[in-house]
Amino acid sequence: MPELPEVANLARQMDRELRGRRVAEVDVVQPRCLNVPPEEFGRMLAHTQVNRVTSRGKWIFMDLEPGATFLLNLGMGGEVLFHHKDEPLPGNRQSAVLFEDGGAFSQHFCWFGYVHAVKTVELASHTMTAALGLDPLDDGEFTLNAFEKVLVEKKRSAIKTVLMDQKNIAGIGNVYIQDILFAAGLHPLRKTADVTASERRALYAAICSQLRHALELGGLAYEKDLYGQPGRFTEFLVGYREGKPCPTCGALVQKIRTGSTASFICPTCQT
Amino acid sequence: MPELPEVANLARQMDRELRGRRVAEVDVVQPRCLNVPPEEFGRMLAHTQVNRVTSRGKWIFMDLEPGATFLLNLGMGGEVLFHHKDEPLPGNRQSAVLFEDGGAFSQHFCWFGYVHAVKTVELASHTMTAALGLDPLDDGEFTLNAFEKVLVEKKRSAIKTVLMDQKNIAGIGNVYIQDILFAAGLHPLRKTADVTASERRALYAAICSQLRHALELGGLAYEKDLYGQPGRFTEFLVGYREGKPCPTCGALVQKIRTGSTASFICPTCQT
DNA sequence: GGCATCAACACAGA
DNA sequence: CTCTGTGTTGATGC
Repeated sequence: MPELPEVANLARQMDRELRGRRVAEVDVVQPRCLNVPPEEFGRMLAHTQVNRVTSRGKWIFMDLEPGATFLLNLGMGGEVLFHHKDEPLPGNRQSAVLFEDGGAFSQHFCWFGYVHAVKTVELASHTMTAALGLDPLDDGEFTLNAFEKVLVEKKRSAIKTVLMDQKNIAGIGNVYIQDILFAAGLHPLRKTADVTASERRALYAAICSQLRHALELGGLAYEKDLYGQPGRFTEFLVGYREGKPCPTCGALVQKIRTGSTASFICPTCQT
Repeated sequence: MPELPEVANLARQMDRELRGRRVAEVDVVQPRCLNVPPEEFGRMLAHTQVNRVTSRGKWIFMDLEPGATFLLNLGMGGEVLFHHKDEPLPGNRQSAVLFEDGGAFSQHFCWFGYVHAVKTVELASHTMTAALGLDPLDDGEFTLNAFEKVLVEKKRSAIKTVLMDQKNIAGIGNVYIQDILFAAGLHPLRKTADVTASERRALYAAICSQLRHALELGGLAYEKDLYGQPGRFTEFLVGYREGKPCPTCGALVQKIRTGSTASFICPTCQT
């Protein structure tokens, strides 16, 4: 379940590793995760060259010359691995992209992911990525002002729902949301309209710092990067620490159901 | 708040009283309840002749030759009154239809109603009436079979919600629903999927008998018919009898909130 | 309390 | 615990 830090880290590694390489062919093992038939998918990508690799939220964008974009969403428990020339590809892959120089990368997910190809001129009509909300890593876009505007628009919903909706802010999933809400002192079911101005600022700061901190550490320790190496982010404040003491007050962390997702909260610090 | 019995009674009286009369002109006092501009409304109805007047659910249909249909929904607290030649029209009317022979009828509602005119060939595209569900007065249409089919389709909703949705069954409002549910022994919030076969039959019978009985009595005592006469239906079983004894077990009737509507129930007989 | 519209939520499916 | 589509509920306005 990679979220923004893992995905952004992968995209940066892919950008460094793959930029300039030419695609020889694509190897599609499971066509159902594509947006077009496998033949068309192959035609769109074959003999293109990697211009750059970026990310937005949980999506990776590989811009290819001339005029194609490769889009990747790792769904739950997905990974991308780089392979040097002559290294075997993992057998559990859904697909792989092979380069003319012999390098390759494969992608795999346990559950539901997307491997899409679109003409770059039609990127704006790719609904799954076109509707993505603010990018917390983009200082120019994710300002306190823009963030507060989202909160006003969605004031009727619970704050956790708002933050996890990719159309509002792109990249927060059920892992990082836990400590973000804790750091801001907010209960996940707090009505967004009832979040005070100082809480909004604390929340904004928590989103920025939590995600950036995890990105600096290369993401979660139980996720792998492009080279199969685990991240170094290990210490949650309350996330997935049911029954352990709150780092602030010592009360025991509770696991509760919030709508259809689970939340880990400190019952005294988060209201 | 006229529901099916009052509306059906009005339509029958209008059919007897107005059939064959020719419209001289329409008098629109409040244009906002029309579906077209007043001028067009007048043009569509002027010089037409009443063919027949019918009803479906809470809507009255006046079929006019050649090719127009006058549609009336009394909303909440509405009424239709007939006026003989030279009688004054009530000052609180939203509109009136004047006949060439000097007769007229006026309509009035306290809150939101609809006075629409459509070409009869376009009646099927009048969305508010085209989507109406089963007519409980139509034996050929409102069969036990058709009723149970609705309950299966809407099994996820509370039974009261299903019965009051005009798209399922046309004509039941928050007045008659009370005794219908009581007669079937059903709590308004019972999930439709959990209504047993014998309860479904009891409910079907309750709908038919309650509405027909009220219609035979000319509707509710606090509603007026085409001639300003009140109906003779006075005795609710539990409806609007908060704090009074249940006619079956003597327990006190409770008024509860069910979603956004109020319900009157016997706490022991309705489960 | 009538009806339409929209937003929010729940659930199933891929 | 990802993302979409469907259906149901709730708030609002006429």
